[in-house]
This record gives sequence, structure tokens and C-alpha cells, in this order.
Amino acid sequence: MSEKPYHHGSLEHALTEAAVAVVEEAGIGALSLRDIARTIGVSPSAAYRHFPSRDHLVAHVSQVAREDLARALILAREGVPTKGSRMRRSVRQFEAIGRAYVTFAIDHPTQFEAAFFACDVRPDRDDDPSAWAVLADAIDLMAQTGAVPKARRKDAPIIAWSGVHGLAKILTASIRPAGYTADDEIDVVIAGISRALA
Amino acid sequence: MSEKPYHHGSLEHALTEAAVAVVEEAGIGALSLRDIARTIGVSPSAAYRHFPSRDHLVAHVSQVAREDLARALILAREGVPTKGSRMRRSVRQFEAIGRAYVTFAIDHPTQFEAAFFACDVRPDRDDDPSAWAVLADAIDLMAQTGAVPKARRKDAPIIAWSGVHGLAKILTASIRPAGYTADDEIDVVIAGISRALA
DNA sequence: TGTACATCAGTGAACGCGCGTTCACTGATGTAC
DNA sequence: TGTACATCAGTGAACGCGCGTTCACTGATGTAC
Repeated sequence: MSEKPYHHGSLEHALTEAAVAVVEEAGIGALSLRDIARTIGVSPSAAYRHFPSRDHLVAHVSQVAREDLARALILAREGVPTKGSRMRRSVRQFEAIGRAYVTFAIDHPTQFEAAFFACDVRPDRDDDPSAWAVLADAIDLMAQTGAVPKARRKDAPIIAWSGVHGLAKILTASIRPAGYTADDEIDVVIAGISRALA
Repeated sequence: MSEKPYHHGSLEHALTEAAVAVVEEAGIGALSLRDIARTIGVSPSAAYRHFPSRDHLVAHVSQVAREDLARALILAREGVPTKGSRMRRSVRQFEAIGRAYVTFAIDHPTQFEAAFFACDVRPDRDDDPSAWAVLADAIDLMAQTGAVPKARRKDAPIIAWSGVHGLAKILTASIRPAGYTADDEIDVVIAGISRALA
């Protein structure tokens, strides 16, 4: 196994990794097949053994970003202490997920952008884990414990998702008007969502 | 005044108009100085008399899109009937603005994307009209009429904006999961925001 | 009122660049007998 | 156990493309005297 074996061994994985790094630094719009092939030290055409086109790579990286987001949500949910009533706990898990959603966007703005980038190509498998499923499960649990009334069950996901997604977009785009400051915007919006669902 | 006068007369306006048309059709990412110069029938370098760089054109078009959005909000506000109590009216104006925000995004997804596109260049004047100001005014009015409690006054804008902005982004990105359907998502979210503010 | 001249708003050719993708190829691997 | 051969995973050169931007220029306009 020399320094430069003819067969790379895991080019697809290396390409994805390099692509994720580019997204982190310059955003998904800056993704270029030639560029990442160059950083790996492989010829541009080699990439076509693993991705039929640039668009397929973009779609793949987008899915990876979504799954990273989902993992961050799960991690936050699992960090909620088990004490307290089931109802109270279901609410705290839900709020932890919401907070993690916005925090992920702030900490990884380009990944967050990539996660919801409009791709021409559909990924060939479902997200795993799925951020949507994590949110839906949390709301289901709240419905079970009575934290969310049955009548609100159907509408709850879009209300919750709109709130955190909007805040995440606003905070990462730095489009807040000049004079405006609101401390603890995350807490403010999460609390607002909770009131909207109650 | 022949068919092709040497001096165009209003090149800047024509460039902006052509740029807006490109954004409408292909999104702000597809903006190209050469392309719009071509459609106007002018040499590429002529554009540099009016915009120092492509980035300046992009920033300008983004501002125009934001102002178009603001005008749509104002129009919706003015469409609210004057009958009913001041309080009731302030609420209906606010909800009309929220609805118009999401409707604008659905009807003009690429303009909406352009409005909040991250530009390197800052526009040299403030938005006029400003969508943010329209929203802030509506909330101020609600605070005056008592529809929003004083204690909520400060937090209300970010809650409201997050809700409508998030819904707009979700609906225009078509990122809703496969199994999910919620009819009347706009009404659902607007109602949720109203509960969050009350 | 006429004219020299500065200024403005265009032209058109060229620059260097990096991109996605294709193609004929070659080195390495694994499998059938 | 050895060997022919199909298959796989790379190479490297080339394609055509459109882009942003610059430069020396020229045609049109307006202003001072």
C-alpha cells in the first residue's frame, strides 16, 4: 500500500467529506466537482464513477446536512433530564429540540442552508435520521401526555416548524433591521410556539 | 431618435428591469451582467457605467424585491375594511399583512428568495417602503388598541416574523415531508401567531 | 449665436478563469476453470 | 495452484462554454466664452 495507490479505496466517502468541508467554508453554491477532486488529489473524471453529475453530489451533501441536523436534535432531546412528570418532560423535550434546531443553524449556517437547498435531484433514500420525524415524534408525545390538546394535534407540526425555521433563517441571514435588538430571541420564539400550541 | 440611439437614455432602469425578469424566471443565482446586457442589446461593459460590479447589481435587485414585498403588505393592509372596533381592526390588519407575506412568497418564490439573499454589498439607501416597518407599525397599532399586551410588545415582532417567514420558506422550498398534508397552512400558522401574541 | 472643448455613455475586442462533462486509455482486482 | 480474462476504478487531455472585468476607443451631449 504505497502513498498513492491507483485505487483510492473509498473515493465516494472522501468526495463527500471534501464536499462537506467546502460547504462548511463557502456554502453549497461554491461546490465544484473539479475543486473537490483537486483537493483529494484525484482526476476530475474519477468523481463520475461515484456521482453521475454535480447535481447528484449536491443532493447527497444536502441530505447529509439534513441528517446532521436531525442528529443534533436527537442529541438535544436525549439531554433532557428524566425527572418530572411525563407531561412536563414531553414539553421540555420538545423545547430542547426547537432550541437545538435554531442553535444548529447559528453554529453551522452553511450546513443549514445546504440542508434545505433546492435540488433538482431527489436523493435515492429517505433521510436517516429525519429531522421532521424527530419533531413529529416529539409532538406526538406531547399529544399523548396531554401537553397539546387533541384538536391541535394536526396543526401543531407546521406551527412549530414555521416558528423555529423562520427564526433560524432570520438569524443566519442577518436580515434583522438596524435598530432592532431582542435578547434571547430563541427563548422568546420557543415560548411563543408553546403558547400557540397550548 | 432612431431605432438604436447611441445613448440609451435609461440604461440603469433597463438593466434593473431585465435583471428582475431574470430573477423571476431563474432565480437571483442566475443573474449575469453579460446576460442582461445581451437581452437589452447593449455591450457588456456598458453596464459598468451604472453598477461597479455584479455584486452591486445583485444587491440592488435584492432591495427592489424587498420593496416589492413591502408594497404587497401595504396593499393587503389597506384592503382591510374599516368597520368594527379599533382593536378588532388592528388585529385584522396584522393578520392581513401576515397572510400577504406568505402569499407573496408563494406567488413570487424567486423574488422572495432574492429579497433575503445574502449580499456582500450593502445597498446605499434604506428600503422604501420597508417590510419590517410595515410589520412593526402593525404591531404598534395592536399594542395601542390593547390587542397585544404591553409586556409582549417587545417580543411580538420576532415571534410574528419568525412564524410567517418560516412558513414562507417551507412552502416555497417544497421541503414538506412526503406523507404530510395540512390544508390551510397559512390560516393555521397565522392563528398560531395570534395565540402566541395574545 | 457659434464654436472649442470637457464630459458623459456607449462600443467591441480581449484577458484569464474555472467549470461540467466526455473520451480513449491503463493499472489493479477478482473470478472461472 | 496457476492463468486467462472480464470488470472495476482510476488517468489525463481535451471539448465548449459563459462568466466578470478591463482597456483603448468613439459617438453624443452640454457648457463656457
